[in-house]
Amino acid sequence: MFDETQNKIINATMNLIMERGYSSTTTKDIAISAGINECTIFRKFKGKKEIVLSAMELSEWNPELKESDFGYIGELERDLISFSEVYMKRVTPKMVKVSIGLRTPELYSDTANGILEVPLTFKKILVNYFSEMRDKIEGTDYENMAMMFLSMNFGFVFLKASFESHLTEIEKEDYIENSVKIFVRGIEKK
Amino acid sequence: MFDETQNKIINATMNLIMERGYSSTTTKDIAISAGINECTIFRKFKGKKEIVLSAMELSEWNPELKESDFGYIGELERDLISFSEVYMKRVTPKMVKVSIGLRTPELYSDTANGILEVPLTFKKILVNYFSEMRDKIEGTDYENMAMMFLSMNFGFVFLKASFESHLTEIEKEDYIENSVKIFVRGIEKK
DNA sequence: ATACTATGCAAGTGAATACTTGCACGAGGT
DNA sequence: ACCTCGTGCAAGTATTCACTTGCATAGTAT
Repeated sequence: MFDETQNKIINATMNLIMERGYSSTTTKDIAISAGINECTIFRKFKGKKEIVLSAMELSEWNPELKESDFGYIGELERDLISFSEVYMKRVTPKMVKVSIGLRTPELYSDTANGILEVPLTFKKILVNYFSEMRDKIEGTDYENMAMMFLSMNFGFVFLKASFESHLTEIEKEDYIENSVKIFVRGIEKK
Repeated sequence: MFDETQNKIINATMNLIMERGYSSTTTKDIAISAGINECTIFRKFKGKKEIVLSAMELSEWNPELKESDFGYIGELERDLISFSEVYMKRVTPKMVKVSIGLRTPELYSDTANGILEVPLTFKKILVNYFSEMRDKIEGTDYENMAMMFLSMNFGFVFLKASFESHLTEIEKEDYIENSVKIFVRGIEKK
C-alpha cells in the first residue's frame, strides 16, 4: 500500500502530531524524525495534509470500530467486560492523542466524521444490547445506560492518555473488571 | 484587574482557541474578532502567550475546582448528584474545549499543572467521601470507584463538548440523575 | 487651553513555514 | 556498460506570522 519511505514519513508525522498537534508539526521536523530529506516528503505526498489522510487509511492510525467486532453470549457481566475490552483495544491512549492532535480547522472536514463514528457505533451496539437484555435489566432508559457505559470507558482512556500515572495507577484491566461489576450491579434486576 | 480593551482581547483569544487551538489562532484574527487594531494587542500584552496566561487568572477561563465547593450530608444519592452538579458547573464543554485548544508545546509547561489539578482534586474528594461512607458501601476499592465516577462525569462532558447533539440528545441533568442512580445501586450495601 | 493617554493606521521586519527545483549519486535491473 | 529510479543536498520562493514603530487623533483630566 505504501512503500518504506512513505511509511517512515507517515509514522513520523503521526507521532509528532500526537505530541504537538497538527499545526505545530512542521515538515522539517517530520523529515528529521523520519530520517529523510524534507523534499522527499513532497515527492511522496502532495502536501502535509495528504500525509495525515494517507495515515487514516491504515488501521494503525484509524480507531475504526466495527459492529461485527462485538460478540456476546447473553450474560451481562461477561458481555460488558468483553465490550470494554474490545473498545479499549481500538480506542487506545494513542488513538485519543491522535484525534486530539488532529483537531484543527484545516483537517476538520476530513476527520470529523471518522472521529464521531467511533462513539456512535459503540453507543448503538450498547443500546441494542441493553434492549435485547431487557428481561435482566431494571429500567428502560437504554440510551442513558449506553451513554453512561460509553462515558465511563472513554473517560478512563482519555484521562489515562492525558495524565498517565499522575492521576491514577489503576490499570485498564482492573478498571474494566471493577467498573463493569458496579455497573452491572446497578442495572440488573434483583 | 484588566481594562475593557484587555478583556476584549482575552475573550476573543480564548474563543478562537476553543475553535481552532492555540497555534492556529493568529494575532490578526484576534484583533479582528476583538474589534481592535492588531498593534494594540502588543501594547496591552507582551505577546500572544501572555494573553492566555492572563486569561488563566480569570475564573471564567480557568476550570479550577476547590475542595470547599463540595459539601455533603451523608446520603449517597443526594451527595453524588450534588458532586456531579458541582463538577459540571465548573468543568463545562467550554472548559473542555479550552483545555484541548491549549494543548500545544509552547504552553504545556504553563498549563499542564492547572489542567491536571481538576481531575486530581475531584478524585481526592471522591476517595475521601467513599471512605467516610464505607458502612453504606459494598467493597473497599475507593480509588477504583472514584475513577469510575470521575470518568463517567468527565467522559460525558467531553463527549458533549466534542459532538454535541450528534451523539446523544440526553441533557446533563437527566444524565446526572440516571447515572448516579445506577452508580449508587452498584456500590451500596443491600 | 494644555498635556496626557489610549487607540487607530500604515508600513515594515525578521523568522518560520509549506512547498519547489536542479543537480548529483548510488543501487538495481537489463 | 547503460539506464532508470529513488533519494540527498543546497538553494530558493512566496506567504504568513508574531511583533515593532512613527505618526495622527480623539477623549479626558487638570
